[in-house]
This record gives sequence, structure tokens and C-alpha cells, in this order.
Amino acid sequence: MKTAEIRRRWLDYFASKNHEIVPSASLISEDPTLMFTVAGMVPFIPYMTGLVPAPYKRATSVQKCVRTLDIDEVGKTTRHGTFFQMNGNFSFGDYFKADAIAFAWEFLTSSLESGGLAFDPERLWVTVYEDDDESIKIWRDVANIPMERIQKRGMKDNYWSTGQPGPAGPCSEIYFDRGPEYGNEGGPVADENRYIEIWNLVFMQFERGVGTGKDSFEILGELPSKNIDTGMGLERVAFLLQGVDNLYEIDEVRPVLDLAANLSGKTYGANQEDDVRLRVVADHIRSSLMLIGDGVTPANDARGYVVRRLLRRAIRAMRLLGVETPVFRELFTASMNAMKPSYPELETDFDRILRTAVNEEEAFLRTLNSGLLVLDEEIDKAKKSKASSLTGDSVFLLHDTYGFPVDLTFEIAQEAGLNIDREKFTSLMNVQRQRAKDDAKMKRSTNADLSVYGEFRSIGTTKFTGYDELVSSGKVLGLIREGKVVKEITQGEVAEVILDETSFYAESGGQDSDSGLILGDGLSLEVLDVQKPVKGLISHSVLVKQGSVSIGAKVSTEVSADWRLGAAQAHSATHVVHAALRQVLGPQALQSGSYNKPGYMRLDFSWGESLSASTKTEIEEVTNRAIRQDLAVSSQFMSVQEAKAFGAVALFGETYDESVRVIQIGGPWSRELCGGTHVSRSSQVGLVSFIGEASVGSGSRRLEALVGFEAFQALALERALVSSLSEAMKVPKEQLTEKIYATIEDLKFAQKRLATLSMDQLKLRIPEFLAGARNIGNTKVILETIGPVESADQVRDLAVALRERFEPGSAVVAIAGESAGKIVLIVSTTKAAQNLGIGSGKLVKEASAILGGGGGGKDDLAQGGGPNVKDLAKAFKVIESSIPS
RNA sequence: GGGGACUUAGCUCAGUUGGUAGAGCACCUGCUUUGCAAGCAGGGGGUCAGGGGUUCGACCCCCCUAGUCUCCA
Repeated sequence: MKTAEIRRRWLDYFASKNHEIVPSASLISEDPTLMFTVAGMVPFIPYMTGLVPAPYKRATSVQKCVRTLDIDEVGKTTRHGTFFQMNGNFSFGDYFKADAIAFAWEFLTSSLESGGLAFDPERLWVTVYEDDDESIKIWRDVANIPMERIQKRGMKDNYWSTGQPGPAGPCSEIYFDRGPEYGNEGGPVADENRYIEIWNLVFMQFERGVGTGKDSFEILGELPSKNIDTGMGLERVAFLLQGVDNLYEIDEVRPVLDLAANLSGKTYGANQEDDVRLRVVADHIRSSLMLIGDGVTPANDARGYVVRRLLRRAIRAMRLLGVETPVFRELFTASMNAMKPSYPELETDFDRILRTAVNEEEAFLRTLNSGLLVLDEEIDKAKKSKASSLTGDSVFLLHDTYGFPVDLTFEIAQEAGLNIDREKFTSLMNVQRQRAKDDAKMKRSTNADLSVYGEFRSIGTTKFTGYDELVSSGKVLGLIREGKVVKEITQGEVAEVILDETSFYAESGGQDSDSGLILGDGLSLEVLDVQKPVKGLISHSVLVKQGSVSIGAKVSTEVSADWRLGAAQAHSATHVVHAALRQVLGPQALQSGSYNKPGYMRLDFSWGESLSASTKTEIEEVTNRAIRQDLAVSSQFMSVQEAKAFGAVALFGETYDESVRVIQIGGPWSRELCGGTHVSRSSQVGLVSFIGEASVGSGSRRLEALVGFEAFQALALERALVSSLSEAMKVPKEQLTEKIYATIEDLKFAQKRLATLSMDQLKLRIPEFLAGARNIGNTKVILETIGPVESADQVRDLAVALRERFEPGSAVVAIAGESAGKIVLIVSTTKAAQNLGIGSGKLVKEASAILGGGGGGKDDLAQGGGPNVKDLAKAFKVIESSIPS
């Protein structure tokens, strides 16, 4: 049975049991503490914990998941994959254990004709939590499973919680026995390779307290509303039903594996090491495809790094299989074709996905090449020192700094007859890991506890009226001060106010929150910040300027009209710039983040290289032309499907409700899903002026601009600057650039000329200096001062020129100059003098000490000096006296 | 978010206890030659990424900034 077929049967079955079919959420998790959607229940967590009331009592989904914790196990075991799909059915305070178990059993064992999967009931085993006798009874009643195939397990295996205080409960798992050829008798407790876990049912019935780990915490009591969360691993069921040995051989993965084998000329099944590599390629290509499909682009941080690592590991595995040419184009196409029955959007979006992957492949091939050069050097070094292996430090350096994979290092070192010090390498890696973890821990502890908002959210939502009006009247639902619910807040306090209705826009979609006042009877609150801590709830952070507020008070929310106009201008400008970017650069220049507030906008977008000055100008022109055209701006609500069909740009990393708001500027010219506030015609944006464009990491760039009056002010300031420059340079501003370049050129020329001239002048005096030379013993000695000099170079050049006149005889030349109120002293000695034991360095050191400074150098030439100008004669004496007579 | 590396002539790169900034290629001039990367001689070309500091003196050491590469969470 095809994977897509299992998926379809799943959804049909639970729909027939009155479950709402919920589409898979993005792999980019909405929960900021999670990098990815790592389990099927992640999108439902707010409903499970009661933070947000569930919109349905029963739900089912097939959820895309990514987990890279066990990335090193991929390909080695039957069941570790970085990407997998979790079929789930959920109950929020509706049915509980009995139904959950009955559904699972019926779906697994009923015939194909009746929509089930037709598993042989004799080969199914279950495990239950050791104290959960209730579940055992249900399994006996519903499924008539003999006690021999029901096994009890402890907290570690069969008790679920989030690791935090909150809901918790026992689990029951269903296993399939693959048969004696796969391992030992004795059920899942004995052998999890022969008995494969296919379904986990979590019965959320208790409230847990604080604890240190997965299996040590206090149970506080029963939950008022019990939930069901189950997950059936789609890949695991698929490989069992398709009669293959592992999840890399199912219909959605195998084509990539076969292609990789083809490209490398290997036969799958012939060599264990190669098989692992082929599976790694198949797994990683699929995960990358799905992640890039959901909008993750390779980068050096967070999610981006995970994709980068997957892509690079795939390339590394191909290299180890002997393929050094680019392969992503073919591999990704194969993976897309295998996945598109379930995810048709992969095909429509494939251009972008493939381009992203291929760009990364090219970048990594470059990295590998430069890494090879370093590796060659390290191998040479090791061989020269007669070492039998590369040091752990070298291997780590190659990996950490040059991005060269350890396995490749090992392979190439072996060919050169060397081993590698893996132990040292691993310990260095652990140090690095620990550093990153400590850092992450520090950051995470600052995460706010949102549970305080839960009780307000259960009363209702805050209605946002700000699209249509600036002033609105509302009632105070809740007050929070220092993270705690309070009844009243008074003058001078800073607190959060939650209303049933507000005209204040909360920060979201890149737009900064509104500023303004909340007024009431003898009451004035200054709004500092507005946030949506929980979906549907708007919280105003305020300073009480006057009076006091208590729950139930009637207030009026008054958004500053000036602020709102600026915010709307900036947000509309962001859309216009985004559209202009895509018009000029192409649709692959997709916004990846933005921030805007009155007068300013910032837009991050995916793009591989810096923009040329002319491209920037073109984008700026397209932007301002669109503003001038006075395009109509409209907003309308529609379903996500409609919006997509409409061609609206949806941004990755943003989550949208079933009903979304589409903002159009100039009809089809710009269509984006957006909840922000906008002007009503593009001309109201006024003016957009770019102030910067920079990289925010590989493959991503940031554009900053001023908007409206601020843009005008900045331009006016620059105009004034140009005017004053033009006045100073005494040319019309059209000729300013040329004039400045010419002036710099002239200045450079003059400086050079001056240097040669003064040097020439000094050289004219050479005969004079030579004549002034004295004999001390057999050594010619010149001690001269030449007064003020531009730089030490002049003094040095003269000293060297004089010394050369005495070659091959013995001579010491000491020249002093004056620069910035200090003596610059250069001493130069001929080879013959050095043979007499006269070293320039030593002479300079002694003389400079007298001058109040220091100095040193080599035997033939040394430099020193110091601030005591009047002690020069003494310094010369010291030099003189240390020459042997 | 936390680390590591790199930035030197038009290009590719050398440059260690801090002490006269280099090579190859390219360019210009002359000679010699007319054939596959021609030879010889000479020459021009540098804000050593930018800024600050330490020092008598910084390409080199320290701090900040920018760009590029890379590892980890």
C-alpha cells in the first residue's frame, strides 16, 4: 500500500468518527521554544494545556515533522529518519481511553474493503503504564488481546509529560511483531527491533508538578478536562505494509536511494557502509526538500543551519560513495516526484526549492575545494614530523573553521597512510557543544510564563477595531502587574491591561505596536507597548499617568493619529518595496522578515549576492513610481485556499488563520497576506528613500529605508551637505565627485613628489656626511642629526644609503631626525662592523634609553627614539663609546 | 544566540619573539624574436579592509566596526 493511500485512509477513518481534519502545520513551529514541529501534537499544544480553548472537540491530522537529534543514527537503524509524518487523532475533553483504544484497534485490524489497514491481530502487541489497570481492562474488552501480549512498562517508557508542570498521563503503545527472523521472542520489552512501535496513545489525565526529569515529579491531581493525543508513525506503518525492511525503502524515499546508487555506480545491498550512505542521502534529501518547501533557507543560525547541515551531509555521503559532481538537481527532482502525491505544493514551488538547494551545493563544493588545500598541508606536516596520524587539533580545525567533514578527512588521510586522532577531535567538539548549550540555557530561562493569560483567554478574545477607527470603547477584562493578576492598578505603576475591545494594533507581521492613550473617568494611561501574548488576546503595556483602573472599568482607547499614519505609511511602503524587489530581481527575492514603524522600514529577503548600486537605484525608482501612480490599496478577508489561488504572497514563518486578510496595492501588482494597517492609496506613502543594504548571512540580505517625512528630512540633510561640499571645493555639484577624485590624485602626487624631493635634498648632503665621518679604531663612524623629518622612512633611507658607501669596510651610521617632538634614531652597520661585534640593535637600545624611549632591531639596521630631544648628544656619546677603538 | 578563520599590488597568494612590504601572473618601456603560457633587461602599481589603542616604532599585539567563509546550539 502506497504511503499516500495510508494517509488517505487515516483521514477518512477519523473523519467518519466525527473528527475535524486539520491540515498539517508548517515545519516551522509556531512555538518559539521549538525550532521545528517535532511531533504530531505540537500544533495542538495550546489546546492541550488549556491556554487557548480548542475550536473542536475531536481532530485528526497527518503532520509533517522534523527531528535531527538522532541525525547520526540515520541510515544505520530501521526507524530513524530526520523527516517523518505523524498521523494523529485528538480529543479535547471529549472521548477518552475506551474510544481511543477502540478507534486504534478498529483502524489497524479492519479489512481493506472497509477502509482499515488489515493488520493481523495475532501479531500486534501492546504496552501499558505499570499502574494503568484501566487500560489493560479496555484492551482485553475491546480487542480481546491475551495477557501474554500486554506488557507493563515504567515511567521512563510509558508516561508522558512536557517536562514542565502541566498536563501529564500514562501512555499505551501498539507494536507489530515482524517475526522470528528479525530477533528475539518476548515482546517489545525484549526486542524493539523485531517488535516495531507503530502507535502511541497518550491519555492526558493528570496535572503534574515541578520535577527534575522525565520520571521524577509529583502528581498533583486529576485534570478537569481530559485529553487524548495519539500518534501513528506513517513511515513505520508504510514499511511494514510495503513489505520492506526499513523506512528508507518505502515508496516515498526509495526512488532517491535508487538514483543515488545509480549515480555512484553502487548496488544497494552489496556493502553495508555504502548502504548506510545511500540511506543518508535519501533521508537528508527528503528532509531538506520538505524544509526548504516550508520556507527554511540554508543559513548559519537556527533552522537555517539544520537545512545547511542536512544538505552538506548528503553531499558528503555522495562523496564517500565516490561522486564528486553536482547531483542535487537530479536527486531533488526524484524526491519531489515521490512526495508530490501528498504534497502537490512541492511541484508548484519546485523552481525556488531547487535553486536554493543547488546554490548551497555550489557553495559547499567551493568550501570542500579550499578545505582540501588545507588538508593537504596538514597531511604534509604530519608526514614531515613522521607522525602516524593527524592530530585532533588539525582535524577539528578543518571541520570547525574550514567546514571540512571529519569522515572525508579520515578517508583522505587513510589514502595518505595516516590515521586521525578521533578521541581528541570528539573532546574538542564536546567543548564547543557545551559552550553553545550553556549559552542557550541562559537565554531560555528568560522565557516568559504565559499561563497567567490562560484564564483571560478562556473568558473570550479581544476584538481589534483599529482597521476602521482610531478610537474605540472597551471594558477592562484583566490587569497584570509583574506577571501576576491584580484587581487594580494606580498612578505611577507600569502594568498590562487586557480589554474586550481595542483600537490599538499589537506588534505583529513586522509592524511595531501603536502608541497613544487609554482614557477613562479621571483616568489616563500611556500605552508603552501592545502585544498578543496568546492567540486572540491583546495586552496593552501601560504607565498609569493619572487615576486608577480596576477590572470592569469602561475606557476609551485612543490611538495617536500621527503615529498611525506613520505606521501605515511604513507598512504600505514595505509592501511596495517587496513588490518592487520581486519585479526587478524576480520572484525568488522573497521577504523573510520585516520591521516597520513610523518613518522607517526594514526588509530582509532571500538573495545570494549584494545588489549593485544601479540595481538598488532601479528598485528605489520602481518603488517611488508605484507610489506616485496613486495605486488603490484594498483589504479583504478570504480563506487561505482562495488567497493562494488569488496569487497572494504568503510569508514563511508566519502563521495564518483559516480566514486571512489580503492586502492589494494596485490590484495584482502587490498582493500579500497581512494583518497590518495600511494607507488607502499608495501616494499617501509619500516618499521612500533607501539608506542601506547589507548581508544578514549567506543567502539573505537586508534593505533599510526611510519613509514619508523622515525620508524627505534625510534627503534635505544630504542636499545641505552636498551644497557645503560644493562650496568648499568651489565647483558645481555635478562636478563634485570628479573634483574630489582629482584632488586626491593631486594630493597623492604632491606627497610623493615632496618625499622624493626632500630625500633628494638629503642625498645631496651625502658627501658632507661622508666627510664628517670619523675613525674609531678601524671603523668609520657617522653621528648626524638632520632635524625635522616627515617620517622615519627618510631617516632610514639615508642611513642605509650612507652605510652602502662604506661597504665592504667596517662602518656605523647613526642618523637622528625629529618627528612629532620626538627623536627618531636609526643605526645601520656594515657586515664588517657586525663581525667586530657591533650590532645596530644593541646600540639603538642603549641610546634610546637615554632619549627616554626604547628601540631595537636587527644587527644591520635598527630603529629607536624617545622624547628627550636635548639628550641627543649624550645618546651619540653612548654609541661612540661602545665602538671598539 | 555562542565560537573559529580570513581581508596585503589589477588577479592568486607569501610575509613570527613588532624593526627597510614580497613572489608568480597581468600591465608599461626597450631589446631580442616572429608560433601555441615566448625570452632578456628595466619600470609603474600598496590607506597591508576601516577606525581606535599599546609602543621609540604596528601588516604583525589589544579593542571596536564592516565584509566573506565556517562550526555548534
